[in-house]
Amino acid sequence: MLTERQKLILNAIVDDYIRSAEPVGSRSISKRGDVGYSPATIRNEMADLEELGFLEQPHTSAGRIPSHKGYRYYVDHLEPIHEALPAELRTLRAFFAEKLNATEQVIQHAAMILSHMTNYTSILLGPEVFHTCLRHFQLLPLNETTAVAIIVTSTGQVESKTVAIPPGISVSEMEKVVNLLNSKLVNVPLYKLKTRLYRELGQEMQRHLTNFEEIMGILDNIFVDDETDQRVYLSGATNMLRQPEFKDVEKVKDILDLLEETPTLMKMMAATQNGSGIQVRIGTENDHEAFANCSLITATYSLDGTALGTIGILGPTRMEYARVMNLLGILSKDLTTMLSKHYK
Amino acid sequence: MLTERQKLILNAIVDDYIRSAEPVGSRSISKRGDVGYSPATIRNEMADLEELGFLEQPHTSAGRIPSHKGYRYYVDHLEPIHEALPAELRTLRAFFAEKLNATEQVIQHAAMILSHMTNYTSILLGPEVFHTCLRHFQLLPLNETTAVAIIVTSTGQVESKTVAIPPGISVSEMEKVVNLLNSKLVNVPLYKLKTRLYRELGQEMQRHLTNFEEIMGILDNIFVDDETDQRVYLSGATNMLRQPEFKDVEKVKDILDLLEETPTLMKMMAATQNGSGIQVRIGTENDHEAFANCSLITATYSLDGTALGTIGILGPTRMEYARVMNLLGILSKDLTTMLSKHYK
DNA sequence: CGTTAGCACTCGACTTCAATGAGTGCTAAG
DNA sequence: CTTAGCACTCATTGAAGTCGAGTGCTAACG
Repeated sequence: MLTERQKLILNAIVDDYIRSAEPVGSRSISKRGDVGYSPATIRNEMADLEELGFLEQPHTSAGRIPSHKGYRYYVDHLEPIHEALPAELRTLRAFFAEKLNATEQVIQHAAMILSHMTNYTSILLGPEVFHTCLRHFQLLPLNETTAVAIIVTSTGQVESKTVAIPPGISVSEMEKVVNLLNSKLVNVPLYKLKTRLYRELGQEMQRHLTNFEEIMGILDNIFVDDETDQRVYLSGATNMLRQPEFKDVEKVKDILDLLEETPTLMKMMAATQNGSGIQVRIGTENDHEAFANCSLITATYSLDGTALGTIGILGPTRMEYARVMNLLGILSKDLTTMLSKHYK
Repeated sequence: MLTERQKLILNAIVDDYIRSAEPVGSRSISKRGDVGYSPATIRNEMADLEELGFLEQPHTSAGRIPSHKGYRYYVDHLEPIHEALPAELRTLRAFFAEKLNATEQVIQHAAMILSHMTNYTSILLGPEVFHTCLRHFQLLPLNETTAVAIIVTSTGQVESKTVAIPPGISVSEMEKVVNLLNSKLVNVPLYKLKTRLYRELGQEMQRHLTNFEEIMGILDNIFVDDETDQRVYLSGATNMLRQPEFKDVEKVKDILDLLEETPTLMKMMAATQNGSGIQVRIGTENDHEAFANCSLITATYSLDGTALGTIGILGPTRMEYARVMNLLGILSKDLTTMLSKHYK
């Protein structure tokens, strides 16, 4: 579709623009070592590329900037880098060398590292509860009327919830329930817990328990699949302010607002989990008005072949695609291997 | 120190400035109903107030704005509002009517409500672990080499940590330890756990256990008082961008950067816990350069008389002090009563 | 003597205008 | 097909000028 020369020039323009954040002119392209043509020739090609929709002109006598289509082409034809820059690789690996505690902390830490390394905003969607199983269930009384329910998952995540205990339910009865659940529901995926509870345990429980209805009410409350089971970690949101395209407060406000809205963010990140590998969404490809001038690059990490979560980097459309994609690739692979090592 | 008329005028100026964010002139004060003097008279008083350090002039021919000293005077002489605006009160109370789950969620939710109602940034310092006790301790094996340690506190908070189990430690041995800890350490304040562990349990454990050293290493790891035990919840950080004084990105960047730095934030909030009641720190009274143009209003909430955490609202020095202080007062009281009701 | 009207003065904000220069499109020569 | 040359466009910059809000001072008023 594009001639070799056009590809070369388009590439040079995107590269330059990513670095400078300013419209790039024919002269500056010509001066770069890698394009050996005169400004005039380049101007002609630029005019063609604009007509084809790969470039845009902010105003008549300015240089060109890549359009969304231009970025898309650039990204799709990026030759993958296989060796990471040693320095970057070292930073990234050093992070894994640290003693790791809970999965949650590792992920939170990863988000921070990423945002620091890239100077963009990093978004991490935590371990996906839908693919994890119940490992252990417990109910600890706090006082006469309340108790803490604790759910430990196969990935080592711990979810807890305070519940009210209706009067008239004895401790021994509660123990019976807990034992029953632990013997029957361990290794059941979390999202199936509720159905299994009703279908398979309902009858048995009804036989053994006097306060069946009340207890089911409590359990129902505990196993409600609230969205907070998936967590979103955000880091470096203010890096957005460092980008010259957002020097005007008005332009960032909407973006930062959206970033504070956890549910939206989760939906956005979850949407990327269908595909595999590294995905790039440029400008309006993100279905949010506020992100029209942003690009989101995501990668998924997994455990035993099932997707666990998503790592994402949000930056201006003028993003260092090559570098970020490379970084994300490494990190997601490392996370995957690390998690699988950790959980046998 | 100040005459009645000076107080009246100072009050009017601060009020006006809070509303408009623009230097206020003598004419506009004169036109308000409550100050029945001509612009000239007010000008004279303003000149005096400036000499006394309560007002400032951005430049010769502009109106006056309050200085830090001016704000301080205004805040200190604010007559407390006792009845909240019905609408605000309703919003606030509606939040408590919702079914509450874990303490953590309530607090997080409170932060959100506050930032929405005020259009400022709210900062909440979560339940202070130093004043809470151990209620239950548990260790759940995940696989051969790792286990999850779970600490339930007297306030119903659940802290969990994944730890590595050195080979050669038997399950029965671990059970022995857990039982010992639960019988001896329940109701010990968290911050004393480690000392008690060494001083009082050391000998006994050494007698009963074969792998004493390894097990102490694990426990040491679990009871490490990492700062994350206290959590900071932030909401509406981007509200800062809504303030006209921060229309220039450069001015907000430092503030938002600081807000992302959890440890600093914790230190700042923790520092307010010495005093009681509602505290106001104006401009440079916060010990951070970045907050020179901000004010922080804080209140503490408690359980059984001991401070549990702190609620704070961060805004520009030109803040709606009266309203925010009132709101914080109500919320901290409500949180206190709610928590004490919840945990008997 | 406190209060107020009047007036000259100050100074930032905004407007206008011309100069500048980066970059383009087109044409014609190599 | 490539490139040099040139006229043209247009955002940006800075200087000059205007406008107006607000002040400080002085003098008059009750």
